[in-house]
Amino acid sequence: MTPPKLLDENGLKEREKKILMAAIHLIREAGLENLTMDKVVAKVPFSKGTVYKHFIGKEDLLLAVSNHAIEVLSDLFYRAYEFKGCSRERMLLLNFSYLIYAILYPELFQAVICSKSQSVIGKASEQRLNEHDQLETKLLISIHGIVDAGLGDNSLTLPTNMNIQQLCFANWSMSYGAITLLSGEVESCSGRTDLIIERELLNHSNLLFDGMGWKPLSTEAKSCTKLTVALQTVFPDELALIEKKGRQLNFN
Amino acid sequence: MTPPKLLDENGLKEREKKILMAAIHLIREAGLENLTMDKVVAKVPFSKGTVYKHFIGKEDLLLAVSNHAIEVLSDLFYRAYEFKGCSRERMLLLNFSYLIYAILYPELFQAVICSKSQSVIGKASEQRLNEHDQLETKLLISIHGIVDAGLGDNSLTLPTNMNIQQLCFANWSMSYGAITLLSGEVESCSGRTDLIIERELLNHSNLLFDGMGWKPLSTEAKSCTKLTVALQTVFPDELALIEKKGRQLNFN
DNA sequence: TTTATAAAGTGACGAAACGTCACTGACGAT
DNA sequence: ATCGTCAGTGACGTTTCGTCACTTTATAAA
Repeated sequence: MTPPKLLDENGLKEREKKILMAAIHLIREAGLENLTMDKVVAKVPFSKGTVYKHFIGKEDLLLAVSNHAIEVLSDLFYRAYEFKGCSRERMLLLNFSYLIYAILYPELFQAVICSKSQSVIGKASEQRLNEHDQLETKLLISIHGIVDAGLGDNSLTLPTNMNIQQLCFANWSMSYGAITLLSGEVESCSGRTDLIIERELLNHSNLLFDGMGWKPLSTEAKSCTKLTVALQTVFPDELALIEKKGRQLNFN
Repeated sequence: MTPPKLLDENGLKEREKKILMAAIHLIREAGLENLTMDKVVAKVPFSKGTVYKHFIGKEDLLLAVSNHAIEVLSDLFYRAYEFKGCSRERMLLLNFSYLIYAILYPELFQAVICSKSQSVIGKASEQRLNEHDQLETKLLISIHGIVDAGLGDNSLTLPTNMNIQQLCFANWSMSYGAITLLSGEVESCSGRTDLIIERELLNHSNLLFDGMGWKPLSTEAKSCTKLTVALQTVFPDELALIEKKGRQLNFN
């Protein structure tokens, strides 16, 4: 008569992860556009009903992938944050960690972008949406920390009419725009001939930081060579993986 | 034995437009995520087969909507280009014409963003893709023209390691990032509390232009009040429409 | 050990949407 | 009048989604 408690909290998490990974593999192999629940179910030792116990629908699953992606990015951001260097250098490094992520995990990057659309948000579970918000906040912590450092040592002063949050967002949206438009995921962006993403990201970052008056200004410092060193120091494995992919970061 | 020529070239174009408009209405009413070919067919006095004669699939139709959207934006850009004012003012105005467009035609803005994904590009017709490229090039002409003007009167100098194309792209991707992340279409972007799109677009533009050294620098000029005047001059009808929507551009 | 009970798991099924294709009918040439 | 061609049609096969009636499993009570 006593209701039996059969569910293992830990096992549940593990199973959810399994489904999640299956989905990510499918996206990597065949593209987000070819992801179907039937394929996910086929790739996993559980039935459709069980999969739907974890994810209320395809969109919910996609948002879960997106959340996982943000966690991965979050780690990269934190490592950029920890770099020993001046604040402007560190922010530049953070922007490039975003690029590394977009190159290394295109399927995750794509999932995050897609999951921002109303068609996904509208069908995801409340819980997953909350998780998403929390993760995005976590993401901002590293950015915020670097800006704080800049303000602290007076290499950066808040521009008129802007607070810290706005400054952080300016950097974020700038990187987002450049990487979204130039990373391979978005095909056919005309006027994009001869534009190399790493070079433009460097340019845009420098323009923005100079506009903020973030010292040392790009006229004073060889930000390019410094960046190369910082990247090799903080993200050696990731750079190696990128080269393995036949790609190479190239500013000149 | 002689093959009869029954198709009226003009009528074809007209019919295609009709289908296109039906699709746009459906998107406006029910969102892009609820657009189906069956609904389009039902809203139009032609059969499914005929609709599929014009658009080889749902994605092709979506790209057609996107192309139409770019034409609309193209017109706004050109009007900003024509404004009598200093080059920096005009570029700021152009960025805001982009915002006006995003506010006034959210369904078109959404369609353009979505149509950039591989899932759409991959299934659209070759012809439609070419058209897309051409339209995007057309879009860039106004931007290019304003930059040229700035270079011409020495209010702007090319930053080291950047050419005109790169400069144009910097402006474009900056606006794209800010508007995409802050316009209502992308829900739930955490760290977005208290961020008002028109204020941030102004901030980002000023930071970027200052970073380029585009005179007059924002410390010298009251760009805010000047922008308000320019907007009222060039886009009075659009601003009225925005107010009709219960929205109001507000920088403070 | 057996039985009762509720949670967990299953996969067949109906609904919805996509895109195709065999057919119809209209029009011009002969 | 007849034939050939092509635009137009919509029923149909296919895919995918998400549900739900049913089976299995695990534990507590008898």
